[in-house]
Amino acid sequence: MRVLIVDRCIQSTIDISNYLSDSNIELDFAYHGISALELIIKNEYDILILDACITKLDALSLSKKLRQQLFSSMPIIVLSKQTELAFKVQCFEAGVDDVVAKPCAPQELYHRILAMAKRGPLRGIGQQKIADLSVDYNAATITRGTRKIKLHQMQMKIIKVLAQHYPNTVSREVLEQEIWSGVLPDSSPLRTHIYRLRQNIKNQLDRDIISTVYAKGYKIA
DNA sequence: GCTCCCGGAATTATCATCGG
DNA sequence: CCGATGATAATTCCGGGAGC
Repeated sequence: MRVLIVDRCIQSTIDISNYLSDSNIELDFAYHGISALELIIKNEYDILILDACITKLDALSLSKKLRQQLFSSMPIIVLSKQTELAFKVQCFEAGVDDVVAKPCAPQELYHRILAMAKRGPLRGIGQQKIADLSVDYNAATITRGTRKIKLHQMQMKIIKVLAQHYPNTVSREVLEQEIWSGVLPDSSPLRTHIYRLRQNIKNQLDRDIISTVYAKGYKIA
């Protein structure tokens, strides 16, 4: 198991490293948010541990970036001296899985890492799990069970926007804005692309994953 | 020249609303 | 409640452009 610890306090990282030296956990360290992000993109980690006070890219921004832009499902634990509810809520809204009060005993951290690791297999960057579907943005594929569908560029854009808003409904206007980046085509080819996407998915998965919410938009069912 | 992908447009189907 | 009507969505076909 590979864990990335991001903390600007070198002594903290030394303490954790010493405690975990006998475990089968491979540790990497970063001392600010930007270098953490670079490591995450370059390597694959099973768990990310973030100190709330990291610099350059703060813990909440880094978490949001991982969830919303890189579609990473990697478990994130935040260590923080702030333990009030409002801060915790902010963390969870940013995509953090667990908030641990500092100072935190290395033993407690070790067991939290083990607990997180039990949740499931590693999921890399560019992949998102939605219901029983797995969306791979790098390979432009959707996988359900053993069935994998290759999507066209436009179909992938539609899925991406719907996935970003899952489980909410996305209006046609938002879809068009995000797909064509504000430069909308003269007519509305969105209908055509939605239809083709549905046909593509139906043919491969034997079911439709896009549902229409009349006069509201579309969502992933 | 052929194929694939995309946008445009027409037609058909479905849904929501309103009045009797 | 039910039918008429308008709004919205689904389906289908066609043509253009890019890539091979």
